[in-house]
Amino acid sequence: MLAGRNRLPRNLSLKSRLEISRLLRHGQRISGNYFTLVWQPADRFGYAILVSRRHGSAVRRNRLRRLFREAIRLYRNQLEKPREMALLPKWNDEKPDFDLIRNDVARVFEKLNDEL
RNA sequence: CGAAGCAGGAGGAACAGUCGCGCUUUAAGUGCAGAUUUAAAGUGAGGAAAGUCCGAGCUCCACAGAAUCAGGGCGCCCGGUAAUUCCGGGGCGGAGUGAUCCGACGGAAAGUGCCGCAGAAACUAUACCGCCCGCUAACAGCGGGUAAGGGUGAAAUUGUGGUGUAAGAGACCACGGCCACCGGCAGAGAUGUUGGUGGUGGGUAAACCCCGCCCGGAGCAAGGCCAAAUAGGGGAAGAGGGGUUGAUUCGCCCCGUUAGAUUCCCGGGUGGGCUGCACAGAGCAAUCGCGUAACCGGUUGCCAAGAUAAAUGACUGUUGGUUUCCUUGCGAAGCUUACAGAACUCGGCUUAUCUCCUGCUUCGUUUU
RNA sequence: CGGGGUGUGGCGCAGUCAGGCAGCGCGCUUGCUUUGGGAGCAAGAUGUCGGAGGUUCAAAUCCUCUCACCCCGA
Repeated sequence: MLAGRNRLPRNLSLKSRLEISRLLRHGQRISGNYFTLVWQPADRFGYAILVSRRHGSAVRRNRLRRLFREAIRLYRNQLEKPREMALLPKWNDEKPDFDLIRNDVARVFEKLNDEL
């Protein structure tokens, strides 16, 4: 891995309520084992991870968000075209495991490349 | 050796490396600029960051404006502290064989209320069984006396002994208990102890209340500045309205009276940035001194997260820790853990919780 | 982050201030009535009062801690 290849700065995350609600309304969906991906074509890569109080305590929510963000960081370069995407982790009581999440994200990204 | 009590302490795996994120500083690039990109260095969650239960700082409400009422809090003593309902020490009461622990710990003799059921009777009156006396037609009934015993109840009229009597009773006596007042001694005080006089009236104040002391309200989404947007939008009411404390009064302040304050209804816009705010402080660490201690004082060193759809993450190796398995050994496999994530900042309290360590004390058993 | 509120049968609520057998409406079950259903009538079942401690003789009620849910804010 060359330095600088797998960066994921903060300003790539989607922050506006307007952007996110538009993405959720019009985007297409792909399901993984641990999350649902909503995506649409865009000029520039952008991501959002949506966790709510349904996902557990503050520690658990932080942990989920960080693990998903790390997975996106590692596999972002496999995408062939820029996409805007939102990840909706599924609710369960299990302890989040990074390997499972990482593999899941990799598989879903491959599916995303097959579309169009 | 076993059981138990108390007082603390350590860690939140360590080291090395790779990738990544936030912030600060510096340098370089781009740009008129706001900014933005890259690199380097520094730095980056807790003992509870939590609950938001207390106490403060800070900000606004005119400078906590004044009075009365309402409301709230606290309640043995002394000390500590910026302050507290917190902390330390002591007193008293209770639990425990004990070390030790627990206590919203002023007043029920100022007044009011309540005390269901049961019971004769629940606080000022009374008697179911019983006991005693009298009368009668006598294993019973009626009248009277009594409250020692039984019974009811969470609670029953101050305890023990005696005198007394038909039987009994603070009816009386002695010694106690408790309360009030006046002293003596010890103590800084709570209090302890002791003497006198008078009294003897159940419980409940986390029921109202009384006594003493204290408390102005709201909160960093406080508050200040800038930018952007609509629009000096439409309709109705309208001469007073609003703020200042929960209420009233006084005082004060602000806006307004046809160029329309304010209220209601309808419709619409922005929901961005900077500051507050990342802190030289009731600061942290080490050490010395005073004090039983909380704490206080001196010296030296340090400057220690600052996000905002919200940074603090992932992986590899070694070591350590730990669990399981068996072929018991420099074995293998797994795990790296509980509770839990800063959001203006402190001091406490409370609640949740993993692993390990140290010291002191008590009780029991055995041996000497 | 800050402020405030609510938890009581299956559902919606009263009772909490002022402590003393835990109630009301709808629903549910059974029976009667009807050719059958509905309506009606009669009878009945249903509660850790969100949880844990404390005060009290006695707690849904008073006090403390705790859990869940809801509302408000520039």
